[in-house]
Amino acid sequence: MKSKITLKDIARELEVSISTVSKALKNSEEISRDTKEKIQAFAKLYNYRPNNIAISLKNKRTKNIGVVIPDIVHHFFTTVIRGIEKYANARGYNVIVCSSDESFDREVINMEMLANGSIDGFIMSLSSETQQKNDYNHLKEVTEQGIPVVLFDRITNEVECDKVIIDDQLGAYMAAKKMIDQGRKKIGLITTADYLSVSKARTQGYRKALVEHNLDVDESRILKLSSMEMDEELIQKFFESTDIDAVLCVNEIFAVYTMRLAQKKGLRIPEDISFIGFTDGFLSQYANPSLTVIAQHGQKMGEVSAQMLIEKVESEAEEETYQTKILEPTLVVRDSTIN
Amino acid sequence: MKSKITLKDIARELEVSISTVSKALKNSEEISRDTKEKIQAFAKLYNYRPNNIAISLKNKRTKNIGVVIPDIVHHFFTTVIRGIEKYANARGYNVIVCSSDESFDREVINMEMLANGSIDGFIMSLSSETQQKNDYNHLKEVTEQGIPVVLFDRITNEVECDKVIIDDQLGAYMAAKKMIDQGRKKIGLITTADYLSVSKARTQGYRKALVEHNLDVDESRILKLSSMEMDEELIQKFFESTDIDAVLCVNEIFAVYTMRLAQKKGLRIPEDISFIGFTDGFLSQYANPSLTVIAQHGQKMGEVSAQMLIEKVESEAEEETYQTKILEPTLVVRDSTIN
DNA sequence: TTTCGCAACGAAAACGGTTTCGTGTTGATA
DNA sequence: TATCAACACGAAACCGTTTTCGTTGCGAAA
Repeated sequence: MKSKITLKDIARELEVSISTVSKALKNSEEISRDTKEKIQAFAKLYNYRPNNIAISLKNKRTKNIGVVIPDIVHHFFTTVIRGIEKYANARGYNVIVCSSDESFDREVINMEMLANGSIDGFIMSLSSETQQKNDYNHLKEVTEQGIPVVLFDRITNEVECDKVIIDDQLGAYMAAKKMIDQGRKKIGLITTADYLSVSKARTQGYRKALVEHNLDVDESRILKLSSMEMDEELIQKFFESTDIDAVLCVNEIFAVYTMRLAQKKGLRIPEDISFIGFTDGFLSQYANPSLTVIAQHGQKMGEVSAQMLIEKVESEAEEETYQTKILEPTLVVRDSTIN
Repeated sequence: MKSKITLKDIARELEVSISTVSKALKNSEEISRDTKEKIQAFAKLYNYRPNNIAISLKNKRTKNIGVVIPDIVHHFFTTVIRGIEKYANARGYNVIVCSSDESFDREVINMEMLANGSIDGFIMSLSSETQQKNDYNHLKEVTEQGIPVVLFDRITNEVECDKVIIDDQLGAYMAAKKMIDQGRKKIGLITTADYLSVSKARTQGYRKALVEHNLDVDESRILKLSSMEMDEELIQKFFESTDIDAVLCVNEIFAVYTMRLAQKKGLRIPEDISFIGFTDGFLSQYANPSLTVIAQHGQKMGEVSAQMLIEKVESEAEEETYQTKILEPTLVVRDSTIN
C-alpha cells in the first residue's frame, strides 16, 4: 500500500524546501530550469497529486456544489441532477447530493451539514413540507453567510436568490388549450395541494385556458390529492362522480394511473377521453397508450442552475442582483391525445 | 453578511487562547466550569460551527463517500443511491455522486477527481465500457492507496474489494421457472451483450431453468441488444421471426416495450404470452398490464454497500479480508403472468 | 575592492481546527 | 516553611498547501 505522496515528501527526498517544490510544480519563473525538471520528473514518477482538502482550506473554495432535492427516485429530479453534474464536472466541480425526502427537518439538517465549509453553493428544490410550513429561515441564514443559492422548480419568493423554473402556468395553459382545440369541453384536473408552488401555477394555467375559451370552471372537475402519493380510492371516486372527456394531470404518475382506470371502465383513449401529463419521463414514453406531456426540460434546468451558481461562486463582486430564469415548457404529443 | 465565526474569533473576543476555546467546546475536563459556560454561551450566541474542511485536513477523514454509477437517470441506480444516502447520512457522511455515463474515460476522470482527498471511500458500479474493455487499473490504483472500494451490481473479479450483488442467476432462474410452472414451453430472453456481468449471470439462470426442466434452449429465442438502448426494429423482427409464449427481459424497459408490441399484434397478456422483467420500478408498477418482475432491492443494496464501506473506513485494522454479499432477489407477481 | 542587482531558493505565515505538552498558580501536606 | 499535586490554561506542532517576503551567492559595474 503506497500512501499518497506530499510536497513535504518530495522536498525531503530531493533536499529542497517545500516552497521550492510547490513553485516548481506550478512552473514558476522563480525556479531554475534544472531544479524544475528534476522536481517535475520526480513528481510524475511518484504520481503526485495535490491534496484537495488542503487546497480547499487554503483558498476557501471547495469546488463542491451541494444539491438538495425532495426525492432522488424521481425522473424529473434525476434529469436535473444530470444537467447539474454535466455542467459542474466540466468546470471541475463535484456534486454532493442530499435528499430531503420531502421533509423540512431533513432539508435543514442537510443544509447545515453542508454549509460548514463543505460546499461553495447550493442548488435546491424545496421539500413539500417546507413549502407547506412556509418557513425559509434555513435558506436565509445560508444566504446571509454569503453562500450563493439557486432555487429551481419548487421555489419561493420569500428568499432572495437566483431561481430557475419553467413557466408552469403556460405549460398547463398549452395543455388545456390543446384539448380544447380538439373539441373537449369537460376537462378535468388532477393536482396536488396548492402549497406546492408548481401545482398552484399549473392550476392557474388550467383555469386561464378554460376561461379564455368560454368554458366555465367546474370545481368538481378538480381533484386535489395530498402530496405525491396515489390515493386509489379518491381517484376512483372522482372519476365516477364527474363527467369528463379530458384530464390534465400535474405529473405522469397521476396520468398513467388514471388512464388505466379509464381503460378499465371501457373508455377508449384518446377517442373517448384524452390525457395530458407533466414530466416527460419513462412512464410517459412507455405507457400504453403513450402519454402526451408537457416536458419540463429537467436537464436544461440543471445546466442553467449550475451555470448561474458557478458564476456567482466565481465572481468576486458582491453584487446583490438576483435573476429568475424562466424556461419554456414544450408540448410532446403522443397517443393519449388526438393527433 | 455575517461571515462564519472561527475559534480564533472567539478566543480574541473572550481573551483566552484558541486551545482553551477548542477544549471548552468539547466539554473537556481540563477547563473550569466558569470558562466553559462563558465560551459555550458565546459560541451558541454567534452560532459557531467548526469548519468541516479544517477538521478533514486534521483527521485525514472527510466523511464523504464517493459514488460512481453508470447512469443517474435510471430507477435501479437511484434507489441504490437512496439506500446509500440513508445509511450514510445517519452516520454523518455525505454522498458525492458522479455519473460515468457508461464511459470508461469519465469513470477514470471522476475517480481521479475524488481520490485526492475528497472522499474516504468509493461505492461504485462499473460502466458498460469498462466491463467491455476489461480494464480495471483505475480501481486497482485506488485500492493500492488504501482507499476502500465497494462494488455493487456490475462488478468484476479482477479487483479485490468488497462487493454487493443480487443473485442474478437465481433471479432469472426463478422467473423462468415461474413461467415453466405455468405451462409455458417456448420462453424467449431479451438481454444485452454478455460483457455486462449481470446480463451474463441472468442468461445463465435462464438456461439453467430450461435445461433442468427438460426444455431445450433454442438460441433463436435469445435476443441480445447492444447496451441499454432500445432497437425497435430488432425487437420487432425478433418477435415476428420466433415462436414464443413467454418472455424474460433483463430490464423493465425491454419488457414494457415488448409487451406493447405483443398487444399490437393482438396477443393477450398473460393469456397468450406472459412477461417477466428485472427491476421493480415505476414502469413495472404502472404498465398496462402491470409487469411481473424480479425485484433487485436497490435500496437494500445501497444500505448494505454503505455499511460495508463505512465499516472499512472506520476500522483501524489493516485486514485484507474482502467479502461479497449476495442478496436474494424476489419475484413480484403482477398481471403480466398468470396468477 | 566595494556595491549593486539579480537569480534561485528557503523561512514562515496563513487557512481552521485538534492535541500534546508544558507552565504558572493554588491549596494541602509533611 | 518547603514540597507537591491538582487545576486551569496557553504555546506550539500538525494536517498539506500557497504565497509573501526575506536571504543567500554570484557576476558585473563603479
